[in-house]
Amino acid sequence: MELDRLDRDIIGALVEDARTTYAEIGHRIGLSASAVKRRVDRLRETGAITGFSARISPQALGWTTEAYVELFCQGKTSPSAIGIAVAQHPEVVSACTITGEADALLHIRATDVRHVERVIERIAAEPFVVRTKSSIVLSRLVDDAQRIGATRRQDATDPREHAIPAAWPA
Amino acid sequence: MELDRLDRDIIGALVEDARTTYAEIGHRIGLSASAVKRRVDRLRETGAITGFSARISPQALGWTTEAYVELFCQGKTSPSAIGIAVAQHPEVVSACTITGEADALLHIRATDVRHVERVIERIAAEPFVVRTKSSIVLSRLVDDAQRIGATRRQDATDPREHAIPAAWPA
DNA sequence: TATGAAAGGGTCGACAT
DNA sequence: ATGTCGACCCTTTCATA
Repeated sequence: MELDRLDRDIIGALVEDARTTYAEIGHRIGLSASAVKRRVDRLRETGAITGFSARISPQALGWTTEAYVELFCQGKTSPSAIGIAVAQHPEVVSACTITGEADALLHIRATDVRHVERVIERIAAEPFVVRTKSSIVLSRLVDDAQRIGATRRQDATDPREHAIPAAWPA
Repeated sequence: MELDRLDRDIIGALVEDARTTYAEIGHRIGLSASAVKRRVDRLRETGAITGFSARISPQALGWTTEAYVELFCQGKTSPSAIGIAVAQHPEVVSACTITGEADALLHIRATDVRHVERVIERIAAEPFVVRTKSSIVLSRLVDDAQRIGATRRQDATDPREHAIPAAWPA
């Protein structure tokens, strides 16, 4: 699919504040509210926008501890098997298979270090897990959710280096 | 601060869909729209809710490649110095200092592998960086943004193991 | 702190360009 | 694909219990 400048501006506005009215966005970019709504509907249908969500502060809700856990699995463990297993645990907020020595990398959020320990124990108990290697997060420097606004490199000339680039051939 | 069941239900509803109307939320939990709005305003003031954002699909926008990069820094490099440096790069969506051999772990999103390479080169050029160790993501198994709805362990008895727990003494 | 009423504004569909 | 219009619903504020 093809994204023009208007689409990217609309996405940028909604990423910054998902409750911005269509009228307000339209006013900024020179479109009517209806036209903006139509584009947003299309962006949702095509999957560019997957939904709208409140940004919450895990710390304010008691989730003060995070860790990254490398998973070393048995030879013939499939990625989907790992995914199904780790997705059982709500503390696992992110997981992927990676290149390198480890097979997978998990990002865990928990209420305290003991909670982290319990979750790692549970995951290590999965039959396909050979061993784990954990790193506790000491201090967060950059947070996905807080990156709102840092959407564009000032000095980028290559359109691929924009945070919300036009669609690019895969 | 103290969160009661109503607050947690409101947060849950807004995390699932940030554009849910106050009237709709109130209908679900047995409160008037006005009462819900007051609670949301309070949750924003206290920092539990930091804002509302559109969930976007990086892939649909051309960001098809991600990597994790471990940073090994010179002896006396402060966390904030690392943070300031890596935050310059919009491709760095997440960064933190961690326990273990490496000093920091970065999560990078880019449009392709060559783009990842360029970003790592730029970061490695920072004076305090001694060396880097990168892992390219092969397949994503669990995504923060997609975890919406997996907010609660079915079998959890400990209130700390709920995704949106009541406030817990630090 | 919750509710209810009134005013203002947004959304969303239909129709025309 | 965009703009205009109109009905309906929501938000917001204020007064009240």
